Amino acid sequence: MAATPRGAGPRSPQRPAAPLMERRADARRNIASILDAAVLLLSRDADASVADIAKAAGVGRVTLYGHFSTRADLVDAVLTRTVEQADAILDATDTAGDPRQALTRLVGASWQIVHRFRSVLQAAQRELPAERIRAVHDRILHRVQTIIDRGRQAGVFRDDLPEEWLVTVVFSLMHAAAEDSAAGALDTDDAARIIAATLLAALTAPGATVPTVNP
Amino acid sequence: MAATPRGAGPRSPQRPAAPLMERRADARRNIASILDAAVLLLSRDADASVADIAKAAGVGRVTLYGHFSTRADLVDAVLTRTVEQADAILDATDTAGDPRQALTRLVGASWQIVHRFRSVLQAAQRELPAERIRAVHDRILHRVQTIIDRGRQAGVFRDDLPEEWLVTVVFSLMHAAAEDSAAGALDTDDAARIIAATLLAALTAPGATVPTVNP
DNA sequence: ACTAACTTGAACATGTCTGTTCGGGTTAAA
DNA sequence: TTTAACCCGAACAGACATGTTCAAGTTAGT
Repeated sequence: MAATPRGAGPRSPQRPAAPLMERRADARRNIASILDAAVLLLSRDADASVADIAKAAGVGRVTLYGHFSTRADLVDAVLTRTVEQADAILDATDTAGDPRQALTRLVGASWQIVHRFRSVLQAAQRELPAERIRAVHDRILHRVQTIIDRGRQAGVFRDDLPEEWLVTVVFSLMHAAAEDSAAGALDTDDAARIIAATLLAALTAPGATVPTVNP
Repeated sequence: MAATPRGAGPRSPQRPAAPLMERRADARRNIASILDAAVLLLSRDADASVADIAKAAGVGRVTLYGHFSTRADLVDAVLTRTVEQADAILDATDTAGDPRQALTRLVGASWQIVHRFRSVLQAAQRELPAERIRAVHDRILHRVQTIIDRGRQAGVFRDDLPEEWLVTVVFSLMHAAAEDSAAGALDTDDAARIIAATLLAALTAPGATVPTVNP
């Protein structure tokens, strides 16, 4: 796919003073093609080979290695771009107001992404150090954490379990739902509601009454 | 590990002058060694090679292939044995009485196993068809399902979400906890309590009051 | 002693991946 | 036109994994 014509492309940002505009445009297009193809193939098979990815990108394997000097580099770039996209979407999500509703909205916005890129994350988990994955997810983790925090202070979320664990629960259920959905065991369109309903109950303090979900 | 001293001896240690029973006893012992070693290595690295497993078992690679004609065969055997062990433990767990307490007991009994064999399951998931894994887990899945069912009929568990999903939630949280625990983000000894507390809340019907956990 | 069951290391056949090198293109700027 | 930045396919190097074959043990039962 993609398949820019033959030949040339330009390059690096370090062409400052003397020369003029870079002919980098081609390279940029190729990089984009490669990342697109990588997402596509890794989504279907976390073990897709670099050769297959290059072919799918309509690019020579050598060219690919020119941009990503190792397979891990490539996977890292794919993960980073994906997470950034997700983060951008989440930026547009209102997380103010009632923490329970904020969480529900956040789940709604995240679900499509998690569902779609499930397998990419799997590939990353196999190939990249856990610490790196954590780092890439940092902003997103923090977002969830903030909501939970607010909910606890407002007394609507439970305070009797480690906050880290509650964050884990949120991510864990999202990914479990994605797996189930991919396996056909869960209705994709209904998943966000189901996840939110489960999470709200799970995060409610013992002794309190579980809120009903408003679809 | 294990490993009879290398020297020349193909056989195992001493064996009592047996009746006319076959000397398959050796083979059986080797199989056990192989499975033990496989569990050990796969627990540390889901990609451990057959050669490494044979070496760790103190057995020739050829011998291993004599018993498990393919890597998938071996992984399957490991998974099956592990699940059977887990099932045996669960058999000894009382699942009668209040479904909430039954679930709590079941989590308590399962936790150690899940925690310990986390990585083995990961290896299986990579190597075996999902359908096979499902089949192997059938009895265990059914056990959880039964408790949830009882809880719903008794009106203590929620009835507004698919039962399949609730089962997923149970397994998902157990495995998420195992990951966190392995990563040092969750106190292993406290995990069972935390999981149970989370699950009880998650399974409680909207409008009802979340039960407190009794440790 | 003979045999059958069981093991073994070595070596081979195959396959697949990653990463590199090489010689030869294409394009756009200078 | 020359040249720099970029691209290509082909082919190689090295690694490592899975299975198989082989010729040569070892041992317990008969």
